[in-house]
Amino acid sequence: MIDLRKMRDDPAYRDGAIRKGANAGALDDVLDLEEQRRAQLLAVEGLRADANAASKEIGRSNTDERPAKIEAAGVLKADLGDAEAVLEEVSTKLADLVLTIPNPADESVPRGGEDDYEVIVEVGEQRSAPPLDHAELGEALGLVDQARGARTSGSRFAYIRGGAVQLEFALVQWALDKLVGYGFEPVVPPVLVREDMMVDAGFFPTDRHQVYATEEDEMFLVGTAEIPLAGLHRGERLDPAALPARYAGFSTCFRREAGTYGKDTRGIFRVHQFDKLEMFSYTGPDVSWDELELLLSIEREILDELELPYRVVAVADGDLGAAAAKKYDCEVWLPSEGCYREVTSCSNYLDYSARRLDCRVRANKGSEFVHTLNGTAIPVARMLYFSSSTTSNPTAHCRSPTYFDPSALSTASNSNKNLRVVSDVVSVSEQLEGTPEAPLGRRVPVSVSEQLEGTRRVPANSQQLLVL
RNA sequence: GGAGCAGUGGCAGAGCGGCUUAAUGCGAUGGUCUUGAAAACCAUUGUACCGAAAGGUACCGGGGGUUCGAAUCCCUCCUGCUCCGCCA
Repeated sequence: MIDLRKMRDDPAYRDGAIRKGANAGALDDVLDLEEQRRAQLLAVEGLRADANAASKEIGRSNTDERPAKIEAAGVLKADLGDAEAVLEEVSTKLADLVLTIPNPADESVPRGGEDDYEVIVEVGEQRSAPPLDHAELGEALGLVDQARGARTSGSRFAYIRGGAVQLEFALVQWALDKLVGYGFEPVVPPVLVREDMMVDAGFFPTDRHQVYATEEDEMFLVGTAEIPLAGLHRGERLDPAALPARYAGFSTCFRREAGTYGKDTRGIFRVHQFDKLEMFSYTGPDVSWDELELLLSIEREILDELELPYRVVAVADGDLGAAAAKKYDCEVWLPSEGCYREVTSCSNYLDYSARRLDCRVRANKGSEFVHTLNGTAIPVARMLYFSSSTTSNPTAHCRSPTYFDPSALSTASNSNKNLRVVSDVVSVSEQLEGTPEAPLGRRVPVSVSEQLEGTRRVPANSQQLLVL
């Protein structure tokens, strides 16, 4: 929700809203309605003061004086009722209109549409397409079972299986440890929320069509942990010493993906259900821009350590969501498509969301709205997708980051069978890269490469070693 | 799923439809006293909105209603607790 006072007084704020697509007429209507509302509020409160005084007077008077006074008070009450009705009408009109006004873009945000992003930095090598893409490999090796997923739940659902699951948990655990080191509190939030939570988090009514609803209970499945994390301090007044409050929320995310028919249908790039580790920060109003840079630096650190080639772009004003004043996208180079695709992003909402959530921080005099920010740490499905798609080695279709050092994992828990499987996943790719001491990884038997032969081109030397 | 009870300020806890701008206690803040502290005593003690200010309005879980007047009565929703049933 925008700041009406600022909208009236600060031309840059107003320009920012127009850059986000608000039309000038609507802004004028808002200011006009707000003017009307204030005038009417003054009238109503005056009448109410009179009515209160009259009632109090009745309480003080003798029984025989009362009937006349009660009648007089009844007249005041009628006037008050009329004035209140007008106020109510103006207020709802204003409230409805205000909710449609997006958060103004920050002045540093590039102008333009989807393609007018500004590239901030580019890291790593843009490799050429691998012989097999992620979907084929995942399916052939039994890591991603789309066919059975579809049979169970329909398109865009998959069973994630075997080593991919263990890689998921390893990724999440690794990233979670990192976030804890940055002062984030781990949270597993509710993923089924009430309608008012959806509204207050800013997802309803605009994105209602993207959300799964339950039939019996009027509950909604969240598309991101951002929603319940925004609810964590809803209606609260926070102690300044508690800020910044940082949360690392791990949750399953559900998205209807309405309007994306035929888009990204291969593999698990775009699915109805995936797990995600999400960062969410509440900060004081003066430090939120620093916090945005912190979130970005953490996202970059994750991509760096996963050794994924990526770039960071500042999203243009025309492509920002309604709530973001500024947003960075991190996009990983996807060899099979020959382009960058979004993997994580982070946004500063300033006080836009906090205003609707009524989340404030105590200040010297009274209180002020906090700022909220969010950023993706690990979108599991896409991380698996990219990790299995970025190798240059024709035989190593899928690689795991060197971070997941197999020896470290196996010493950490030698007896843990699950971890050992993950370490197998890693060690093969290391061996292919010529790491001399690396233990031998799991060899995928020839029968698998024969299966692959039927589906698509197979590298000449695939007989030697197909790797996960 | 069935039956019952409850929700009041930072916390605890009173509150008959009208001298409730919510008693009292604890806590917190300031002061007196003291070399310093404790104790005692005195005073202060919320938030939001409108307004230049004076002042006004709203807030006793949320929403609606009855009434000249609601923390108090009615409806509804939410939350918590107790008992019964069912399931792990």
